[in-house]
Amino acid sequence: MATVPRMNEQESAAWLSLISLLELLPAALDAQLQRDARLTHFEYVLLTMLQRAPKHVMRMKALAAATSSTLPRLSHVVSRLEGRGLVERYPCEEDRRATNARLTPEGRRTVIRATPEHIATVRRLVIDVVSPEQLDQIAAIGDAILPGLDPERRLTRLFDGDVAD
Amino acid sequence: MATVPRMNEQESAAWLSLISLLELLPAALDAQLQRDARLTHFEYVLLTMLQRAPKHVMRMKALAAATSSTLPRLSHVVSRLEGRGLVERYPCEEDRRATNARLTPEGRRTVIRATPEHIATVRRLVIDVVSPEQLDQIAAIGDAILPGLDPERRLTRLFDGDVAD
DNA sequence: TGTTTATAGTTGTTGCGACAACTAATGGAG
DNA sequence: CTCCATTAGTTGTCGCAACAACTATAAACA
Repeated sequence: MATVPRMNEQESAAWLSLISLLELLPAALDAQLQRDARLTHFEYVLLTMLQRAPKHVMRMKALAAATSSTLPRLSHVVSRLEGRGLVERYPCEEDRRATNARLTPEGRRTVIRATPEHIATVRRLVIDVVSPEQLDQIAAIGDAILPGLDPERRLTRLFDGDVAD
Repeated sequence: MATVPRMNEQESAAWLSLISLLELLPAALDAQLQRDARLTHFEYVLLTMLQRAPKHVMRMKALAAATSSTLPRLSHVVSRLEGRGLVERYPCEEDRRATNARLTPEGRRTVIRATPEHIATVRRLVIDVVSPEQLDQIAAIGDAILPGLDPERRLTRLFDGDVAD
């Protein structure tokens, strides 16, 4: 490996900001959702994806892609949500290897009830404290970094309509 | 609670970028450090803080602040690192409630050996894929968001010289 | 000085995520 | 048609983080 130059002031400042955000923001989001809806942030995103999908159904595979997670992780999380009656699983007709995950009415109520307070938190912690220009900058920075983190391009096709059933 | 307006396109795009980064970047950093040095990102940051401190010693309290963590978490992590011979603990003389954590020579070797590959990864994943202007933007965005996440201002005084012993 | 309150740290329990191993069904290649 | 590789998903184990409960020392106060 060739020698890697140390970071300069500008780079260090940016990197420190970024890892601090990485450490603190997820904790803040999880804390609010846990308190108000007994959900992790990941569970909230998962339920939201199902809520937006046609008929509130997605294949596990598509749901894993949409939430940028692995199938093992998703399977465990869905098992827990199923135990709480928020999601139900049933085998997919067209491909009998596949499983569909569907939001139950109770699950819909949960996500609908949790959303306002969550959005308020996101606004309070992030959106309201940065300028509109900075919002665009965040999106652009994400567009620059994410492709390199996401070799299989899972997140990037979130809304390209790969739905199940 | 007053009604919270839904997010517009601009806000959603920024928010999606941000939570995607929050999900994927830590995993990528942990994976590299785990593979090359059997360290979590948190452990690497911790060792680096000790490495930079005078005499490679800090009080647990100061180390918790510097790594933006809680004392319980830190205590567990230091216990593990101590078991691997990378850190040692000893009671603080001036305040017998306190404990000092000191980097061992082996710990110093570990962090020194891990750093080049880690910096290379940070460059490859983040620094090299954004523009210099975007680096400044990241720092500015962090400055805007972090104070609201960090009520006790732990991170912000990382280098204000609150060292131990 | 004796009592209370605050500070510093450790430990135990619980829950989630990562990884590996496994089952089951599909799609090709011969 | 059969065999094999691939795909979809589940399950078990292990490691780490969060939270609560606890100990011990120091500081505040009366």
